[in-house]
Amino acid sequence: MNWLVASVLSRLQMIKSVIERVISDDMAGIWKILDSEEKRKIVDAFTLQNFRKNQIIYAEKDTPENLWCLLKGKVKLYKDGLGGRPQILRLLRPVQYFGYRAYFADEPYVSSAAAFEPTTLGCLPMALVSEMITQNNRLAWFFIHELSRNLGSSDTKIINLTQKHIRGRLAEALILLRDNYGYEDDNSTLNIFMAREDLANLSNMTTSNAIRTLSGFVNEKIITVDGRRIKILNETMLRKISKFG
Amino acid sequence: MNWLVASVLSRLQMIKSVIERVISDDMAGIWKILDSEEKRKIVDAFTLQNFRKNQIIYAEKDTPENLWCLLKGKVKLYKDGLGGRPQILRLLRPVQYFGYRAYFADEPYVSSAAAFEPTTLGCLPMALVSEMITQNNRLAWFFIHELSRNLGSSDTKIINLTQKHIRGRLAEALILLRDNYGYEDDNSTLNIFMAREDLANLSNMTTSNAIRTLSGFVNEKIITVDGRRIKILNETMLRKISKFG
DNA sequence: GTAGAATTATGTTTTACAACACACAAAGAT
DNA sequence: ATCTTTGTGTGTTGTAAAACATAATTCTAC
Repeated sequence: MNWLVASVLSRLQMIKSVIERVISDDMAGIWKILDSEEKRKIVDAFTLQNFRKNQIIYAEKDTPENLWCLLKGKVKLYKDGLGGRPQILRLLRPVQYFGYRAYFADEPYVSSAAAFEPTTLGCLPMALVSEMITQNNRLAWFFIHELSRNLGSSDTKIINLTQKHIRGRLAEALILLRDNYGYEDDNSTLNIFMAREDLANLSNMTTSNAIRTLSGFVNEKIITVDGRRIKILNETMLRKISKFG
Repeated sequence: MNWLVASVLSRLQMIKSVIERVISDDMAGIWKILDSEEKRKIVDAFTLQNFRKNQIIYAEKDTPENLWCLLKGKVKLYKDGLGGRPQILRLLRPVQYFGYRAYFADEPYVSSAAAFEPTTLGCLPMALVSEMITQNNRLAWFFIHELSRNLGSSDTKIINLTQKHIRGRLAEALILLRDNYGYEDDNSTLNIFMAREDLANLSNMTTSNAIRTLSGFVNEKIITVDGRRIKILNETMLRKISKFG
């Protein structure tokens, strides 16, 4: 058996196991109400796709066609502003679904999605998802719930980004990373490594100011920094800064 | 028949006609799939409430319990920021529904709602709405659609408010008012009269700057202003300013 | 009708942040 | 190894918009 066959077989094995995990074990809990006929339909249509670091998954103005399911890696949703200043709107972790909003709104994407690191995605045609929603009320509720939570975050983010000062915005971003990805085993190192530029695009500031403000936090012993590795020493203080300013 | 009886009767008549119009004629089209038994349930639970100018309908951190339906008047959804600087998030016109997001997200309100002018609202317990959603797929789709559109607007607003300069933000606000409420019969006067302060809270700027920038537009013959009456002379230019700046 | 408050208007000062410029280190390519 | 590119760190300058101050005008209440 040559290496190609082996690789294909191992890949098929991987696909099979992943799909089984996603559809059957169903970590987000949205498929469990489907009967086995429906489940077969989904497993048939479900495809796996890998993305390289920084590869674009979809772009603003594209027509939405698929529901994406983040299985491994990290994904950012962002929107390009004037003069090419992108704003990161949302960061995703496994297992989260995305790409469906624009389809439901019946409009082109208003934001773009890109892989943050090597990433594996599941992909399901929205037409099929629509069909399933119409058949299964629990699925409808899943999306109502998700959309509602995202809308709340988005409204809150508006205040954070427009009214807080630089330190408050950066603190807010660090807290978001902490809440979204958590700590490593040492219970203090953020489980995501971002460029200063991404940190800036998350907090609505220039890269220089992200660097400067981060250094400020280091001087105040609120965090330590080792390259892109950020350790949070004083989470309470960080939340205080985020809250008041 | 004395005036009190007459007033009560006329009010009952008004209530009956409004409810009939809302539930049966169903301007937003969300109740039409209900059978008559279901419709009766809704008409029974549906109550009318009047609000004075500036009266608060619900406030941030309240527990959401009702679906509100704006029948007459105007309503603003806003969020108080630091130092009491409110940001207007959304403006509503008849017939639009609101107040449901937080209930669906299973969290307290993150924004407040207040009447902009004397306003009549319909009110329906969310528990009942939930029940109806579970029974009627079209109703589920209605909310999925609404939430999706609102989330898109909210994400877009983030860029507008954070990246555009003052003139661009104010122009954007005027365009929003135009698209939301339209013109009067003269085809140029905005069909909403806002205080400069509200205009400022819509565009993320201080009241002084709203006044100043508005004067600027007047000097440039883009608009005319007569108290709170705003006439748009050059909508094309306004859209251009909104887009690039 | 007058007092008082709220809203609108405009000028002046202050400041937070972007823009720019440059130095240096790390990572990839040749 | 050397060159190039990409990311990081820091000082300097410029400016958009907030903050503050103070009239003038328009609403509201009694």
